[in-house]
Amino acid sequence: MSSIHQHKDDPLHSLRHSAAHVMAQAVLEKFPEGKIAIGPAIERGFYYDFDLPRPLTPEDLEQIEARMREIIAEGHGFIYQEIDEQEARQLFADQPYKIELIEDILARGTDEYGEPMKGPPALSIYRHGPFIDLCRGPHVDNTKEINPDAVKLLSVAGAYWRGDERRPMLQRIYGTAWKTAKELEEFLDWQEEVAKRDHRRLIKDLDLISFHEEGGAGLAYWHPRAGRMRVIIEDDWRKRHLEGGYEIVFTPHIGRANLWETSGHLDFYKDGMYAPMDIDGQEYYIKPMNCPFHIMIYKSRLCSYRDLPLRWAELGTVYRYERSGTLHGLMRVRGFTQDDAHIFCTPGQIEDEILRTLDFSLDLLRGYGFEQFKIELSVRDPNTPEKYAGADAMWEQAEASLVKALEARQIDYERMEGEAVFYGPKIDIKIKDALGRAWQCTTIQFDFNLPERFDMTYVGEDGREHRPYMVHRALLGSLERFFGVLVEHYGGAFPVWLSPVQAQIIPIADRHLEYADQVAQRMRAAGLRVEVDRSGDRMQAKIRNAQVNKVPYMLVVGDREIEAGQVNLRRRDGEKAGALSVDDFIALAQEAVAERRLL
RNA sequence: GCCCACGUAGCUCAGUCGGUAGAGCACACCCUUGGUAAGGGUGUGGCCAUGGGUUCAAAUCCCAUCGUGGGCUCCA
Repeated sequence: MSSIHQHKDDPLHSLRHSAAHVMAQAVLEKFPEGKIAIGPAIERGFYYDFDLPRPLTPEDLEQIEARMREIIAEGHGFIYQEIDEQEARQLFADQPYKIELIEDILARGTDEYGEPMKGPPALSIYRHGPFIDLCRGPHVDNTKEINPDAVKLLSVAGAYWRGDERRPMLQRIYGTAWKTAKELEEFLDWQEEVAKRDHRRLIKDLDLISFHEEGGAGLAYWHPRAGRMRVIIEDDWRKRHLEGGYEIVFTPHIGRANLWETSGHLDFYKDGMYAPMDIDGQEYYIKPMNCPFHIMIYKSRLCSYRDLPLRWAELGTVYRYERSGTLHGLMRVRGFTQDDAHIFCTPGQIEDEILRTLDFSLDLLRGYGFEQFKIELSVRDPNTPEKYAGADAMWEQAEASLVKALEARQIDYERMEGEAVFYGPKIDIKIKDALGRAWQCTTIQFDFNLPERFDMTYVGEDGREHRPYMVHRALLGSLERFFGVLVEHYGGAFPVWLSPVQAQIIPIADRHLEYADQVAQRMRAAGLRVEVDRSGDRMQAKIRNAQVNKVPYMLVVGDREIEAGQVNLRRRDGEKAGALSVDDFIALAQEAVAERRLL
């Protein structure tokens, strides 16, 4: 996970951090008995956590924001001062959270956000006007440098002290600050655009996917239109996997407890699994992962090195318990289908397989119009090698193969020290959408744990048994989440090849219906997804409806078109291409599909 | 799970101090037969999330549950 804390050298950082201090001052004036916790600058703003006698209301925020503008106008300088422990304890005697931070800084050399500090522990404060905060800075020189027209408080949320659910729940005020009012305006516009593209809104408006209170939280229902899209995505996925040297497998949704005992899931992942069901006196669990099943297939016969590599893929539907507060539309659900695969290979094949998987994944994702990626290489924490399964040599080889693949393709990546899971290093690929937001999709991870636990072997050239390498990978991640990302990326206006309805035929009057049906039939025979608007609406309303549904092509047919055997094309982007023959339209649409164009 | 907020017709929402409900869209029917983003009329539709409680009286107040949202946390 990338740090939400903004880089300290960003010029906006000190501005926002200073705004957080000003906000804290305003809050403490309103609630003199309030306790302050921490208040950093974040990616697009800042926040500060408080322990207050009562919940904050939107009106409180308005008042606090107004007071902030006054404080800014008062023009206080930010004054830095290093202090010793005794002074610190005295200054913050009635601020227990600050005292805890002071103790941590001195004891562990971590800063106020729990991150290790460079150099010897040192305590410093920043003071502006009457407000003093334990703080390393940096800050602007004077509150006047904060533009009062470019600051806005956004929301209040609960947040545990130090992110620990056993600690007190604090109130966090989020705000944003920019250099100019124009930048603030742009940020607010951006937020509005984000809201407009919210997949939770669009899957409802476009009749794609629903959730049901009666059916249970976090469980998605795919409607026919989304079903069409999913079939296209799955067919494309299968085709590419078969071309890419994968075999497709299918495995059960439930498995006996001993399977999950062997895999270690019941030891390490039980909280994520649903309660077992009793079948003939045996406990069965619904699967949270597909791996043990693929391993069962592997173990169903003796495997020779000549058989390797094996690449087995499955659109495997899994169910995981996610805490209620974490559910979020399609992005975080309790039941989802992974485009999962496991690669079993010899140590000598690892490099090839990793490179191949990386290429395969990027190619697949590019097919959906994603061009920008954020790639993370997660490796072990070198300080705690005992926390990891698998021999050092394997970790080193695995990591080398991942690095080599990334470098072979000259891909920029971020090395995440200590972010590897205990069973192996991994590469994660996040795709960047049209609004620049990164979404986790692909994960390619080594697994040094399961081959051991299941005692997987293959017979080598030497006639002896060897342990295969196992790589677990999901490229789209979960179909549910990927679908949600697609909806947000395109704002519901999908490229033609994905659009549930590619062309809407709009008869001007009822007497044109027969021709509309004929035309639709020809188009369907050519493989296009076409609907005829048979409502009693006027043409204008029919166009509007198609437009609102983001149908790529609208084909108006009336007397003139019937006469000429044509359709009159209007595109979703408002371009009126005019009349053309049915065959010409079919060719045009087929080309857009083949090239995966937007229109 | 936790803090805060919210849940009224299929959808988006209104509903004052407690006196058992409204609009627009959608849908149905009728009129309109049209030329590139909403033609007109009539009508159907609500156990006010669910279950308790307070009250003469609850959409409205209280409690619990379910669901949703903003976050925290988690996501081997």
